Amino acid sequence: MDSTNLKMLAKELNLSISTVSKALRDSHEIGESTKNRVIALAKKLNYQPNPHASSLRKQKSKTIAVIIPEIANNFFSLAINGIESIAQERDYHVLIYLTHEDYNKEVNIIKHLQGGRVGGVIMSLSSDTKNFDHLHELTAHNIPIVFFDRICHEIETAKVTTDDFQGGLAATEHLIINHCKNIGFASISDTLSIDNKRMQGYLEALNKHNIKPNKSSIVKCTNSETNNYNKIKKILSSKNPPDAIFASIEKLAITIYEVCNELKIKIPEQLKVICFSNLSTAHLMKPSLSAIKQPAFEMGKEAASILFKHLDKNRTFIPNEHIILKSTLVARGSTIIK
Amino acid sequence: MDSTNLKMLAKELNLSISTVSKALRDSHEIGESTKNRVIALAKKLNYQPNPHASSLRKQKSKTIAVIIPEIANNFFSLAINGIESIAQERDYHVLIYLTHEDYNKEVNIIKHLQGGRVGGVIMSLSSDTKNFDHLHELTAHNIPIVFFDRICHEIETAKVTTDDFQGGLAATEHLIINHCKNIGFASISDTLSIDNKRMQGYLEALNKHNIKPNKSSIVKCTNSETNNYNKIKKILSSKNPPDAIFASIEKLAITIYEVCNELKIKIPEQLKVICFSNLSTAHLMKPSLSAIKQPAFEMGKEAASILFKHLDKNRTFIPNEHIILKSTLVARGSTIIK
DNA sequence: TTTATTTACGAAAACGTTGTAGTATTTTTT
DNA sequence: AAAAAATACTACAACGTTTTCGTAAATAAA
Repeated sequence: MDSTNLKMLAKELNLSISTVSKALRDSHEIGESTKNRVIALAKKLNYQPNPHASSLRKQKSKTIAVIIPEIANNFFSLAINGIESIAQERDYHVLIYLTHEDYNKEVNIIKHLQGGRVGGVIMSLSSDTKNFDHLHELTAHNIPIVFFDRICHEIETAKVTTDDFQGGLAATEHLIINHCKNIGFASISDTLSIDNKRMQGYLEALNKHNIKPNKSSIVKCTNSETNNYNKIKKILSSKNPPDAIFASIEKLAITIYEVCNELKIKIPEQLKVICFSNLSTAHLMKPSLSAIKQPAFEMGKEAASILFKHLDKNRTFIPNEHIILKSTLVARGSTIIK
Repeated sequence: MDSTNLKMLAKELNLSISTVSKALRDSHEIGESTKNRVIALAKKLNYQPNPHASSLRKQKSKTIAVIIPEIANNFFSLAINGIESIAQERDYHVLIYLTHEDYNKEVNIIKHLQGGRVGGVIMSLSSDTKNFDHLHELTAHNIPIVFFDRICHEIETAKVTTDDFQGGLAATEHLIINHCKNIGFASISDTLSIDNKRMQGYLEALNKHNIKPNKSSIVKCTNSETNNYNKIKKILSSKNPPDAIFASIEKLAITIYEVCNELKIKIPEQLKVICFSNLSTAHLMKPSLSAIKQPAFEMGKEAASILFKHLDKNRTFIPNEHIILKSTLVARGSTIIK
């Protein structure tokens, strides 16, 4: 069974294709009675317009791409949830692409999208993206990008983040208040602005409380889990280990927990841990994980709303705008000795 | 800047559109030197074929839809990961739709897809889907569906699951071996076959060990978290509470943990807990969570491979086939008293 | 040499939709 | 009553591909 199209409806109703098309789109050019006839038959035959024909003709597609580093991660899956909720409301479709933190994959995906498959893109940068030519090229093709969380400052467009500096500052001050003297920072990337901002917050907190930052307490992590594990293990088994670590992302906190399990380091007694996280089981961990919780769902919704607003108005250029949502510090067992 | 198309390439090269098209698709009808000229210019001008035009003309779209109940859930996000990995390899695009366990949303999504936006669908049923007309209709429109995990037996097609019966049996036997006498089961749906299979495994284990099943130890949960919380709280605070619960899905185990925290019930001493789960932090919970771990990533890969294989061959009908992957029991602190 | 066959291209018709530019009617205005 | 305007439709050309069919020229077979 081939799906019904305008031609079939038109023939059945003894009308022209254009009349049927217009009737279905509720054009004022078509009389009430005809409209009703058309709509009735369309419903009866379960007519669904061919999206490819429509996209081709209108030169836009009610489809967006979401490009993220990974999906098995609560922050990103919640963000997608937010994006999808708005998309479903506004009748947009959502394509998913994963970069797995790989710059080359990111470039490839973006290149593919230049053909016009989507009207716009919502993305979070891969951690090893240092060059932004591919993004410039995409916007030059009139495909707007809205960034969330891992944003790119180089591109003039809308960006949605949380107050990462404040978050880093709050997390670190929380550790200071809880009597930590040698606070470490675990980063994931040199280039990612969220990571930088969080570190700046961390440094500012130390500075504010007259603590001299200790270069050797900053762990530069990568995408390699085993690598990270070893780096963290090394620093935690050094002569002068930190008494707290603020991790830029959840995954690193998990690794810290694992290393502590191996080294029999007690959290929070010997080491306090806090990180940016949206883990739904944070409160059930041993010990429960103190975290800066980002409004991931809302960030997704916000990014999607901005993009759809522009797409609906056929604006392919989105002016600079930085939406900063508030994250909240949830203090739990990993930083507080009961 | 409008993106380059065949017409522009043709004009620039003094060739016809068809020649350019054929050259780019490496047709034998075109001479080597012309091919090279075309390919060179295409690369130079960063030509990307318009996917809508191509899909319209070819009547197929190298795009699939993935329909799942939710995404903020390790099982599903890992499955998507698997699907996406194969899709990226084979140059397919992946649309995501979330039903949020809502039958009406599921129907709506499926109806939308009848227009031919996608070549095929990979899906996991919503927990309250009892009627399958919408799915029959979609396949009648020549859009194949491959099911994974929450499959629909009514539709003749390929299905990918784990050995849910075996899993339920193994989980329950594990509890029996660990001296549980009154084992409860927490289900999510009457209709979902995975839930039924898991419960059958549970009942079979009881039967095998001559334990009389206790109707009141079976908690029928729903999509309402507070509802589930109250039901579980009620059963755990009854006169004769179960000494173990096997939860059909991860989310219910989380709720059980939370109820136990409130009621000060000690896991595993007073209550042992095991569930189907892919939680990445299961080993870091308090207590660490015993689980039947499904190969979610592989399930996604498998489902995608089957679908793409058929789409590539223009086969819109997929014969019945049931791929059953093995899940593994990981015994941890929630069922074992150290 | 004549006739087949191959090679290398081009013209044109789809795919299903949308939007512009008509054209008969009917209705309103003057 | 004539002119203007509104109503309700249709024809047709796009949108950018792909593919079938056609056709010259070059090569091979007879």
